[in-house]
Amino acid sequence: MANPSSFYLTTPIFYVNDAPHIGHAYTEVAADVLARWHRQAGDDAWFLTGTDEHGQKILRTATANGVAPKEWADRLVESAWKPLLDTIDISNDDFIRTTDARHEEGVAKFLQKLHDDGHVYAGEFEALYCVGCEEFKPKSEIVDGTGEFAGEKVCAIHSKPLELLQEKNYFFKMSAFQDRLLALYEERPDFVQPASARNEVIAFVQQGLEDLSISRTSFDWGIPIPWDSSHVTYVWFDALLNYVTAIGYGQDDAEFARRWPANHLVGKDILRFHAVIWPAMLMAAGLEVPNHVFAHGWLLVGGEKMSKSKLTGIAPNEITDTFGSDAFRYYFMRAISFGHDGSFSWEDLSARYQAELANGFGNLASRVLAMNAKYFEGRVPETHDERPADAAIRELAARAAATADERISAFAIHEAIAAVWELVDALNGYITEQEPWALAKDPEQRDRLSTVLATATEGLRALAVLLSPVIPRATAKLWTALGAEAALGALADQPIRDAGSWGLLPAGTEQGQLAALFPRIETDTEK
RNA sequence: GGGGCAUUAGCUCAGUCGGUUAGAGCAGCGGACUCAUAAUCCGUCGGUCGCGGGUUCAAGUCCCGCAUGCCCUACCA
Repeated sequence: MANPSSFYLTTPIFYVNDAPHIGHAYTEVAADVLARWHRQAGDDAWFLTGTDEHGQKILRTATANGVAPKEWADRLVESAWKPLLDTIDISNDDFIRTTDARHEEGVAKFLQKLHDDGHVYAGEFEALYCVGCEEFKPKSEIVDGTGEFAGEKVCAIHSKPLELLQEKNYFFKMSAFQDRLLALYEERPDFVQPASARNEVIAFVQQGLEDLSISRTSFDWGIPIPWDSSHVTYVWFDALLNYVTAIGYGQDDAEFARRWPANHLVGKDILRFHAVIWPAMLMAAGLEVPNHVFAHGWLLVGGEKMSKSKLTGIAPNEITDTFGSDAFRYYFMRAISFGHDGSFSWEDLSARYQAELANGFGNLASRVLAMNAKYFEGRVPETHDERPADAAIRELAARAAATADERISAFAIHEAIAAVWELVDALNGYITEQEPWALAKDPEQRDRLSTVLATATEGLRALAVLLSPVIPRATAKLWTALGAEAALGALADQPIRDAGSWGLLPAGTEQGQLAALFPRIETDTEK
């Protein structure tokens, strides 16, 4: 059993041949927010991401570019994928590549165990083969022929008839796990989330599972089957195992015991691999199944799933260059109900940036720090008698922190942010109602002025901590300007479950200047 | 063919176990205020809950049918 406070989170590994777009970045940001939150909550968090580098397509593009497949993958990892993580400030603890020795060795051990325990057998794989493509075609690339080939199945690329060929393959007896999988979904309703995803998975498994072909002989860019080196491992079987090989499966039992089982964040398109095949593999190997498999939705652009071919694919740096990484992170986490599809538009991004980040949060920080500077020589004011309006802010902060923590644990990132944002809005309202600028004109009201600004400052301190997993750059700047860095230590070390406690930032703490956290962006942002 | 999800205000979305007058943000309109990034705050306008049936004292919510869109149906976040 893993340590009860262990929180091991994974993303799908990037297929290196893809071009990074905001969909990849979306998954990473969601995982990163969860990981940062759990880290600051004191959990034993571990956040893994990486790349999937085997398979025929990669071999082919590498060959076309005149390099060995490993060299091709190296290039893409360094030029595309690691830079993507930097662009959006991803704080992953590890980065696994399916070409890492630790992975290849772990896959071999896992396969050997399944083979030794009788879960694998040699069989005949029969499928439609395209001579033009020189490969077996998945159903998605098979279409009905027209004209002279009417009535036949043809290749979607070559429009030529396919041949029914057989290949010797090794098979995993996945069908044997059908009942155990159904029992799992029944006993642990939150194993697959959200509920819509669970429904699909259950319906699929109830239709009956086939055994899974797990080896190929038609190309050699993959992990050799340990007992038969003429076969390489099927790429999905290989790829899924990254989640265990990265934490010491078969190599470091203590580390593995500390981390496993995982929480998997996946796109809904690859839900089946994670919610059906993967738990079946783990059951066969005698390992625990994951804690949760959470499927998020798609980003829709103009009502359609984005894609390169429809020219709706957007590179993350197109957004971050103008709005910054914090705005990217905030926008996708706040505007989209996590687990559902969500619409992206430049207009909506721009509007939320302006209304919520610049006018809401950024301006709140500016006005409070400006008044502390103006009326209290740039120091945190003292709290005197607390009035109901002040108590309401203090209570809201505690409630927002508790709600957000609970919502994060349920993967409802958007709801967690909404709960915290209530404090942003309440503080803006509080300041307007209390009119500290009017209090400042009356020396008799000095204590009241001090209390109001102390309350607002403490609210900013709570916001900086609660929002740091989402907008780490802006909150770090605010943290420094508040003087909290010197008084309380690094922002990333602040316990997030105590963020709603009150009076943490000592009166008298010296504060600094704060440049606009989210500067206004002039109007040519519409694209 | 089989299956999942969605359809609620101009836009993006909430709406729990069926229960009072269907909510929020943005946009629009009117006002207040000046500490602040022309910002903030208050008020206000705005809905045939996709369509048609049914169950019920009561339906956005449950059931049946239909329409439209997205997705899965064994290698794209």
